[in-house]
Amino acid sequence: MSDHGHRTPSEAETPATPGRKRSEAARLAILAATRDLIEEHGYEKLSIAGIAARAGVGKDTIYRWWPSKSMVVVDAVLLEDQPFHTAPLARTASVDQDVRDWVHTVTQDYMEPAGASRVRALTAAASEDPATAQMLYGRYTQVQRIALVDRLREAAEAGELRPDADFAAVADAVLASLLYWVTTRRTDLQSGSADPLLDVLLRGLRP
Amino acid sequence: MSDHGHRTPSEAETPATPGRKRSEAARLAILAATRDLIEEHGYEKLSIAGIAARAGVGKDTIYRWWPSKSMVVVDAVLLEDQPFHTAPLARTASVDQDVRDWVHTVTQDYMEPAGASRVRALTAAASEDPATAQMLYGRYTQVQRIALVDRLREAAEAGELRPDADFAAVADAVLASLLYWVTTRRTDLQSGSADPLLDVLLRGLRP
Amino acid sequence: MSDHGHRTPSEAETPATPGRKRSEAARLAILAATRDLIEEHGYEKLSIAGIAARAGVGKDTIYRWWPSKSMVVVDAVLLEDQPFHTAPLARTASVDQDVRDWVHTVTQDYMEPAGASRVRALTAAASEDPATAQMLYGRYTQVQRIALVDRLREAAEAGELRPDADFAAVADAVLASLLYWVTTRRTDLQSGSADPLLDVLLRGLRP
Amino acid sequence: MSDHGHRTPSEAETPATPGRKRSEAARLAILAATRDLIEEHGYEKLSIAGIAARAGVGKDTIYRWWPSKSMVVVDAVLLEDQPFHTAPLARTASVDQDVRDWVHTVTQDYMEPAGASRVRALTAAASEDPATAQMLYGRYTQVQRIALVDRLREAAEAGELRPDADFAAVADAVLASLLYWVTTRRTDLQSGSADPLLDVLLRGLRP
DNA sequence: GACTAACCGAGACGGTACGTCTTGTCTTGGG
DNA sequence: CCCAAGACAAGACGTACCGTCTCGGTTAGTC
Repeated sequence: MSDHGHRTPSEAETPATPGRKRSEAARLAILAATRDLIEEHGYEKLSIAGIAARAGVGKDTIYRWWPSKSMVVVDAVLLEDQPFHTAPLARTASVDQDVRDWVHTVTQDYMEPAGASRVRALTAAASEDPATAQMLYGRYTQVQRIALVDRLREAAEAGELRPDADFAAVADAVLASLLYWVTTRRTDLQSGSADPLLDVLLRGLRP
Repeated sequence: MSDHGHRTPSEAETPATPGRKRSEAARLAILAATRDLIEEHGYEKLSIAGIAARAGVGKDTIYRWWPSKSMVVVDAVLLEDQPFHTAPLARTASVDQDVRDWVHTVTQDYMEPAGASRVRALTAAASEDPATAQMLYGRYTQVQRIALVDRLREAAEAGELRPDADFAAVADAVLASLLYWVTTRRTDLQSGSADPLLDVLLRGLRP
Repeated sequence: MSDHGHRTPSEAETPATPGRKRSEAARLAILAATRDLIEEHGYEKLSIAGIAARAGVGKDTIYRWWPSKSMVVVDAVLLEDQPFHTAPLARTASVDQDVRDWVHTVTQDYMEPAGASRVRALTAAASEDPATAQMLYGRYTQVQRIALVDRLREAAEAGELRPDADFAAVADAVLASLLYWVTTRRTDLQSGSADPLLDVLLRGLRP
Repeated sequence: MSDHGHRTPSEAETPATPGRKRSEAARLAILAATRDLIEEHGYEKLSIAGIAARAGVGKDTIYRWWPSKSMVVVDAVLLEDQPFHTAPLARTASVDQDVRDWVHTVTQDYMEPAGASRVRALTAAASEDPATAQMLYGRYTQVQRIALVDRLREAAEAGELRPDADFAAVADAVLASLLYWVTTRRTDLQSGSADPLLDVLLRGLRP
């Protein structure tokens, strides 16, 4: 929805700012160029100079609004329309089915080449500096984690699952497994790849 | 035990190789310098030129034997005496206890600063190119995975666990969770951090 | 007077050139550093990296504006205030005396250590690639050659010299002899060293 | 006839030299490879490593017998069967004709591509270090100079030329002009190119 | 309607690291 | 002792980016 920038926008209290406004066209061109270059050549060959050239933009316009290449990548990937599935889980009668359905959807995101290269780009960006990692996990992974934990906790309250289990650890295990499979380039990833793990976890969560 | 090099020596059949032999001293100096620099400044600031200078070695001597910086890092970390715990699990009466003990040991590896920075270096190296990832997961993660899977499978054969569970998926979930916690710099990692997850998994594996 | 660069600026018609202007300070620092290093260590030990370090300049700034080390040297030497004597010959009554005086001056340029090392640097640079040689002989040797030929031709028109002689060949013989003596490091060069040759040549030119 | 080497061979008095004798095959292969590479790629792209590879010889075998690349080049060029014309001048009745004929022959050496590239290689080698220059001019240029000077002096003794002229300066002027034309890559060099200069010089030498 | 500040494109700047090449030395094993 | 092979330390090569810094030129407000 909103990118962050390192110039604190301070939202609604700017008293009087003369001067030209930030160019929305430039911002969008930069993010689009970044996405294109990631898909074409991968994160490792990405350079600020390359993004600027592709976007038809000066390098300073990037440096003015983002503190590092990895932050540009975070914005570029996460500000896409539907980069990854972050919706809450369904609430049908069966927690088992809701969890499986949701994990299938997330897995499918990671299966298609574009999704996989996006995940790998984010992983590489996060491994470059802690600040990016913080930003990334706060804005994406954490959202998924909470979606999953919330549904499990609801089920526990409804008596479907043991109430004393550590749902956060379970959610981490599921999401970490998917990330692990994608980053190690396991090629046989399918929408049901996490099912055997879910079998064990859900059985272990039963009262 | 043995590093790989990209010049395949074709093992035992080279009849007569003229020329000066590879300098063991140089090889060790390079690996030691790499380890030192990773601990001092992190993987991101590592450079071939820096390694060469620190090791008192020409750059060509590195390029002659390793195809990329990431491969040097893999060798440097994994050829240490005891970089990480890769021993098989104990075989006491209780599979639960054996698994917990082993995971505690691995977790402790990742807890100390040196271990954490090694893991992060390996992760960053692996995310740079697929070949390194292949090498890394073949020589390290795979070893741990097999150690864990073997113990679980034995327990299943002994009737302690359900025989139809996917032990590989379970092992991946444990190891991936640890990696995830380390790379996201979760600071509160403790030797028992994986216990809540193990509770659920082991309960789910019971017959 | 003006250095050349390999980016043809197309002189006076560039309508609008965006971007930061070329730094005159950097240009001068590079040329000064080049001159200093030639005098200190000779042309053979000259390196682009060394010039850049001495001038406090990035290597790219050199590569951006000059195509090769030898071209830098040509500019560095020839853009000095008074690198060598290139003025026209005097026009007194006696062509003999005018030629002798002028040759004495040129010889003196080559006698002092700085002049000799400059000549040797130019010679070495010219022997490295044809383009540099072309540039060098067009901008320096040719100027001297014309100065000498012009005076001889005037004398011929005044009836002092045979009109059918090849003055260019005579000028070449004088200048080539001087270059030859300098580059072969004949140590006994004196301002009158060319006089015996001039005796023969001028006598041969008389009507 | 004999190359020089930097290990003084001390000729006939070696009391008892154990060990393998110097390989004549290696020496010839090195010189031939050097000549080939000069003709193919020019002096500037010549490297010791390249010569060794082409000659099927170890680099040390070159370093053991020659102190520098330029010395190898001097030997390689000058030890050819007929690299350049160094014979004495003819002694017919006319010194004019003898000089012209001899200069024509020398000029023709320099006209053919192989000869020109040899001259340029020698010039470049000589400009690299004084020792090579010394060696080169002692073994080649000096020979030609003396040949020319001797014929002129004989003519002076026979009363054909002024006895008080500086024949050495005249010889230098002729040879230096030729070198100058070749190294500046004057393309229109012909066997009679020096004739206009000789006209003036010989007229100036007449009693 | 001019001022004026901030933004924009372009691109030069001082640097750092890259991966390759060459130099001259050293080591190995065979002749 | 010589030789072919080739590893070694050193360091220059020319390229690619980094993040910073001018340049004009272009928008917006505010006087």
